[in-house]
Amino acid sequence: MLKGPISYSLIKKSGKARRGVVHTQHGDIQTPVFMPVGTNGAIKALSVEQVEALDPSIILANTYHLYLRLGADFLREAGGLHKLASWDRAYLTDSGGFQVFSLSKMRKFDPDGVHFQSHIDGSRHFYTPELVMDMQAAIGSDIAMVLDDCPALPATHERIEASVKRSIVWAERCARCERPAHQGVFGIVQGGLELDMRLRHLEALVEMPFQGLSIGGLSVGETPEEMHDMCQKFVYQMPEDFPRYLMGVGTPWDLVEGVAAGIDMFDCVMPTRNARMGTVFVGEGKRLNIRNAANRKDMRPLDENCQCLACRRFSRAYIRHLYVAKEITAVILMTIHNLTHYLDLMRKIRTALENDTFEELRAKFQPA
RNA sequence: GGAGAGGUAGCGAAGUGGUUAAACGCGGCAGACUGUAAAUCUGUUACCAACGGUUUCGGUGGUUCGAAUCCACCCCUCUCCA
Repeated sequence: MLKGPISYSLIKKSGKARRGVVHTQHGDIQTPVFMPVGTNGAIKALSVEQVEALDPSIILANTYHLYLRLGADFLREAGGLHKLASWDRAYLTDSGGFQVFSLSKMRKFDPDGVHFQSHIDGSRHFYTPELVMDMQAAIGSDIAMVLDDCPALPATHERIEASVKRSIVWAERCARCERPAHQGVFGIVQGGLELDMRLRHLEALVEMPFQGLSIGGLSVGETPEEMHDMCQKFVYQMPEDFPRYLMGVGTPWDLVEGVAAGIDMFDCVMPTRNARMGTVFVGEGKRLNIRNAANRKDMRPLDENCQCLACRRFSRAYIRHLYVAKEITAVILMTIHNLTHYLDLMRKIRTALENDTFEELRAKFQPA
């Protein structure tokens, strides 16, 4: 591990939970943090002004999607994604390792990388660690992710072991690649639900010059309890001086449990996707399907305690009407609400960590 | 008044003797969604004390072992001609 363009300051520990700051050239990130997902270089349904109003310190973009649609050459010509998308805060780019997993019907591993077919036009591509790092250099993200092999769970020990071995080799190659001066790289720990595999993977990664580490290969088929348990047993063993990122997670409950285990960073499509599918988050880890007939004449806001644009001005009845009528405005309002809900939750978590009230907050999220 | 077409579940629309409680679409009701192939997908939608039963395809009567489907009469709708 190596201090670099991305650094971490620990402010306070509370049990395994950590309150800290990740420093980037596009601003500081107060942690624990939730990072909204903007796969194609935009948070789905929102304009950049609307995203800025939500005030996230960092958002995601996806190397795989930008590679297929724009390519490294154009992104370099355009001056990087910050400029192209007019976003002046931090970006984290996922490497596309997860797409190799989620598009698994079209993939084939090779000692050197992975072959797969584009989900857009079926064209064939060969992903190598070097190509992925070059793409992320062209994007100019603040945090780049290594290429990893993410198996779906449940998986056999052999599959998990293969993924760990392959991911170690690929991580080494990613670490050797040149990258922009402002960019840091995070390694990714695989190992499924096998603690010894995770520790073995971690042992290899801490020898490499990364600025942070992430837990990959979770929320891919196991139960939430299994995931929380893995985090409890594993995360505290990660280096203290670097940010810890739990990839692709999760529900509000998952976030609280992740923080309790010592996670600093999260990302998930859940608030944005669920908004588009008609589900909003309310209260402590509850969901509300706006389509339900019960909302037909409900003049209350989505969440009485929320101060987002949707909750300040509109009723469930109105938003339900817009959603059922397939008005894009409903999706916009619900996306704003859900992201506000997630960002507020993280703010509450950070405050609770500062005030030593985190366990009380956490208790509200235990499943009934 | 004459000629033609048609009346099928909330709506639209298949089906022209048995495997049809009735395709399909919409609408309705509910569910799923975790490093975004997703403003998507799944289930359900006659009635009931419901793994069984009861009544359905404009109405009434008939043919048949058996009808939404064939026959007769009646009611209603639409188009064209007077």
